[in-house]
Formats: sequence, structure tokens, C-alpha cells
Amino acid sequence: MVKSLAGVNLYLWCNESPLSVMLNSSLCGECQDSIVAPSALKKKERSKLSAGDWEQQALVLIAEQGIRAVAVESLARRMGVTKGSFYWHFPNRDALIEQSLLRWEKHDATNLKTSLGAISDPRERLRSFFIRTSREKLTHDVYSSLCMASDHPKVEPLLERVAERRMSQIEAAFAEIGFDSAEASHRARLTYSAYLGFLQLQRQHQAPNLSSEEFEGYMAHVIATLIPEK
Amino acid sequence: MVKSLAGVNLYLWCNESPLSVMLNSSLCGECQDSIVAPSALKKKERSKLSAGDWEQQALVLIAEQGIRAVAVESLARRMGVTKGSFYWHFPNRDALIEQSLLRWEKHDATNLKTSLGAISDPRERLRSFFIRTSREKLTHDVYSSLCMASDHPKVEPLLERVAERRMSQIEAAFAEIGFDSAEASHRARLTYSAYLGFLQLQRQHQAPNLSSEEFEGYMAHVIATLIPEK
DNA sequence: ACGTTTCCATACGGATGAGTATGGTAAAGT
DNA sequence: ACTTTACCATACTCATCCGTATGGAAACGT
Repeated sequence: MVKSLAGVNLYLWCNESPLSVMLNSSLCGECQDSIVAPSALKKKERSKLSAGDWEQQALVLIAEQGIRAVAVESLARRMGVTKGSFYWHFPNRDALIEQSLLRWEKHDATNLKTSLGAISDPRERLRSFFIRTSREKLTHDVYSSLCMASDHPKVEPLLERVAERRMSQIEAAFAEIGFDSAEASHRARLTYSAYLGFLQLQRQHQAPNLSSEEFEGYMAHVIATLIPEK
Repeated sequence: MVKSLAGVNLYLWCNESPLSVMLNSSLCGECQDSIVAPSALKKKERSKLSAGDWEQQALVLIAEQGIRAVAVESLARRMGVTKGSFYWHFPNRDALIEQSLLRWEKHDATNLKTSLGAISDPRERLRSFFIRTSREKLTHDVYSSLCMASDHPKVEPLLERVAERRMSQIEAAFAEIGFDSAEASHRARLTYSAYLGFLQLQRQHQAPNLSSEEFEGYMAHVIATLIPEK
């Protein structure tokens, strides 16, 4: 019954609970690098769950089936426990949603900084923004799922903040390249729209596979069209 | 109790039932032109409902609150009747969804033909594709709502077909302009992605108002960036 | 050793929404 | 005038899911 708990957990977030560390049995399909080292813990120890464990598993569920699928009983089954456990850690379902989203947002914000802030060349920074799609699968899937729930009261302001953060990063890069203020703003919006639209096409199974040749060609075209040469 | 039935109905689709004609009391906010003439019918006639009336009202509900909001009891309240009526016209909820979506798709397909097929200049055709966003509000809102439900078994194939139709139109226009096959395909995808992304930003209340100056500036930038000059 | 805290199971109540069963009413057919 | 058909109301069942109430067991403090 623990088998459904994906080892995906750890490749994105640090864990407090030894349980989720134990569950990191490397069944993650797309990624190989795990932030937290496998750290051989005594198995079968089956320690108690923490609030963080619930939040992470909720995010996995959001990535897989959307925020609507985050039902406490269903989630509890996934965790191998019952509702009783959940309502000890959280007052209600909304609190879980809120904490999970906050956790994701925090990760995404720092991730944006560390992955793009280090690149000095603005053109290369823009390119790596697109490429970043292929990695960080869980984070990405969560965002894609959240885009489908923009009517949710907790999700909408989150999407607003995230898009704002990312677009201003992109806008700054375009400004560095040489665009004036208005142009940089417009192109940043266009660039981010192209990204969001690609996510939508992905959900409709109409986007080329990330590791396909067609995708490479498309990405080259996008970069050539949106990022002017020196 | 009939007041909640928006006159919006008629500005898009032809009606079979005299009821919905009667309800066309011009409370539509964005549009002025009605396909079907107001055709003064004796009011208070309150004829029986047709399946088409349910389908249209379902589409209005989808546009306003998404496909999830299409609940038969809630919808029946909107129609001023009870569930008993619904289950006479339809075997179940899914059948209503399916018929409503088919109705919308049919309208959208013919609409794409008549509105874009007539324009001979490919550049102008592409421009009018974007502009078309400001008009046809209900059709547009329905599509935007459906994009948020791409996981729905009936919606996903529909989105696939619609995107395919539209993108091949765009691709053909780019091919006419002079792009080779691969480039036209890529640019069509990029263009449509920009469109889909704008819809997403709209849902997040991060897109400029369609009748604002900022929107005009953005549109000019998009056109200048994606559609090369002669 | 004994009480307290932590974590979870079980069992219930209540809300929502799909679908059924059945009966009522007005209009249309004959 | 009498039946049939079209359309709708009422009153149920059933399933799902949120939340509560309460009790039990292991771990921990002292």
C-alpha cells in the first residue's frame, strides 16, 4: 500500500520526515538527480507522518490529476493511513491546499533565482528559461495543473504572483538586450504567453515530445523568432 | 425566475424553440448584433423547452463558470424548471455535455471558415485571427473555459480538433507568405501558443483589457514580431 | 511506573449531486 | 369525449466527500 507513494517526492523538496526519505526508491521516470541523498535509513521503520509529507503528496496528486483530485480520504489511502491522521495535522482541506501551494511557490521562486540568476548573458538566460521545461518535471506538472484551476480562490493569486515573478525576469533580460521599456514588456508577455500556450498544447497532447527532434526544431524557431541576434 | 436566462443565447446560435427567442431581451453586454432578429413574439407564451435550449444554456454556464458548473439541478433552476424536465430531453448529464460541445464545435468551425476564409491577403488573415478575439465573446469564453477542462474525456478530443483546424489555417497563411513547410508549421504553433497563453493570462486577470491602449500596443508588437513584412 | 502527548482508526452526521420512479397536466390526435 | 403523447414536478435512492467525535496505541517525559 506504500507502493503508490512515488519516490518522486525527494527530487524536488527537502523532507523533514524519515518516511518520505525511505520512500525514495528511485522510481522517478524523468529525473535522476535527487536533492536529498538516498541516505540508507532502516526500512520498515515506518515513522509517523509529518504535515510536510501530506503537502508533498498533495502536490504529487495535483501534478498527476489536478487540484480537484486532492480529496482527504483518497489522499489518506495513498499515504497508507485514514482521515483521522489528516485532521490531526490540518484543520481542513483548504489548509492543506494552502500550505502545499505555498511550499511549491517557495520552491519555484528560489529555483527561478538559482537557475536563471546565475547566467550573465541575457540571451542565454532566456534560452535556459525554455529549456528548463524539460527538467524539473514535477514542479512543471504542478504548474500546468494549477493553470487548469485558475478559478480556484487560492490558486489564482498564486498564478498571478508566479507569472509576475517570471515575466519580470524575462522583461529584464529583454531590457538588457536593448529593448526599450514598452517593447521589453510586450515581448516578455509574448514570450511567456508562448510558454503558457505550449503548456496548454501539452495538456491537449498536441505538443511534440520534449526529447523529440520536432521539439528541438520548434524550440530553435521560437528562440530565433523571439530572441534577436546580437 | 426567467430573468436569469441571458439574452446572450441568440447572438450566436439559431434557436428552434420560441422560448429562447422570447428571452432575447438584449441584456447582452458586449455585443449588439444578433444573428436572429428580435422577431416580436407574443410574450408570456412560455412554450415548452427544447433540447437545444438546454444545450445553449449549458454553453452559457460553461462560459461563465466552466464545465464543472453544468449540474442538472442548477441548470434546471436557471431554466425555471426542475430535473424532471431535463431527464426527458436527455438520458444523462454526459449526453447534454456532448451535444452542447458538438453544437459549439459546429458553430466555431463554420465561423472560422466564413470569417477567415474570405480574406485573401494572408497577412491580413492572420491579423484578423487575433482581432477576432475581441468579438464573439461567448464563443470565446466557452473555448477559454474548455481549455481549463482539457482532462475531461469529451473535451480533450474536441480541443484537439479545434486546435488542429485553427492551426492548419494559420499554417497555410504562413505558407502563403513564403515560409517553407517546416517553418510555417513551427510559426503556426508559436502563434497559436501565444493566443492560448493570452487566454491563460486572461483567466489570471493578467492580460490587458481588450479595449485598452496597452492591448493595442501589445497586439501591434505581436503582429510585428510574428508576421514578417512584405 | 505512570501520566501526557502524539498520531491514527472507527464511526458517525451532513451536504451535494446524479439518476430513477412515478404521478400530474395540458395539448394534440381521433 | 377519450386516449395518447409531450413535458414537467415531487419524492425518493445512492454515491462521494468534508468534517466531527471519540477512543486506542505507541512514544515520551519525569
